[in-house]
Amino acid sequence: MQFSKSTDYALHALIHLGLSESRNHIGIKELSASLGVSESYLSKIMSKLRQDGIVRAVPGVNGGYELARPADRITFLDVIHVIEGRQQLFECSNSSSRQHRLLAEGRVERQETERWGQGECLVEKVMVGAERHLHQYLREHTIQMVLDEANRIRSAEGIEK
Amino acid sequence: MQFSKSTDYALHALIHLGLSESRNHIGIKELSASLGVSESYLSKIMSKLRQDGIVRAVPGVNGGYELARPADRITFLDVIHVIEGRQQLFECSNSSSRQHRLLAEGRVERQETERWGQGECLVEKVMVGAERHLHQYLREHTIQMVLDEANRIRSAEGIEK
DNA sequence: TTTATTATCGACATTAAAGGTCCGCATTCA
DNA sequence: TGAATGCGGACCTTTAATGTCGATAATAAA
Ligand code: SF4
Ligand code: SF4
Repeated sequence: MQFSKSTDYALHALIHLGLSESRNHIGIKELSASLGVSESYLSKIMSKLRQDGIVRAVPGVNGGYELARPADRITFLDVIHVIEGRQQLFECSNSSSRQHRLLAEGRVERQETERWGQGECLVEKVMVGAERHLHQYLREHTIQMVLDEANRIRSAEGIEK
Repeated sequence: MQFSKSTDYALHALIHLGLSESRNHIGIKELSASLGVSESYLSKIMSKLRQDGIVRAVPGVNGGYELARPADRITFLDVIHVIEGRQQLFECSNSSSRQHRLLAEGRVERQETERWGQGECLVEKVMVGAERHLHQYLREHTIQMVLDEANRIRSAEGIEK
């Protein structure tokens, strides 16, 4: 139960783009050098981000990537959804077991088939709740927040010197 | 980013034990039949649960498993920690990258090495927060809650007939 | 004490997913 | 046009989850 490295890479790539807003396009070369990841692999991740409308890409000389929308409208949840997919935190794998019948059979016979059949069982109810909490938190945190923090540190550095 | 099947099995095994509190010991045979999982595999999971003090096991004739403490003191988080391990939701994999130096170098030079070096960076700060929320929720939900719900359904069934 | 029963543990096999590489193709723009 | 750049499919490697087998140890009942 851990986020993949790809998510790590994606977040850092977006942060890099965010910190380089002045220059218009950042090539995969610069990104991969900055993150320490191979160009081939990182480009796959960037492609996903592009397909989901998080970044824009332009090929050709002086091409590269840029954020497709302001950093304060790119949430951590957005990024995670793109990379990790939208699979549920918990997915029952034995809904045909003897035990399931014990726990769930009752309702099925009483017109609650729809709500129950859709995956609202005793265990999943807890897990879906957990997922909702997690997603809520991740939705409230954007790339911009990291950029602000980074800039704050940067300028503090500048003054000090 | 999903809980493993083992977690699923563990939760259901515990629920089965909880619903069978009257009888003292439940063998791996009954459990595996109820869940539809092989005895070999399930027994490994049960061993983990035993090592972490969630269940007790006694070998020999009429042996088997039982909950090591009341079901209302076994939280979902307990179970998940046993099965999934205690690895963080997010673990930075490129803390030696050029970008990291950009984002984090400043602080290291100002006696904040300890807090920072321990893994409190801009990105992780968000992720650790997310993890805390998730864990908080899972800590508040116990096996007993599922048992109660199941018993409520059961008795409603009984009255109906 | 003997014996049948049961959990335990290590070794191994299988499968699925993540991580990573390569190369030909399409697109842009100087 | 042609050099630079991103795109995407095929493929390989590594890692983790899942699953099986068999030998061993512990227990309680007879
Ligand atoms: S009760 Fe829920 S989690 Fe358990 S077997 Fe049924 S559907 Fe799956
Ligand atoms: S800023 Fe944090 S997440 Fe990013 S490279 Fe440094 S330690 Fe890792």
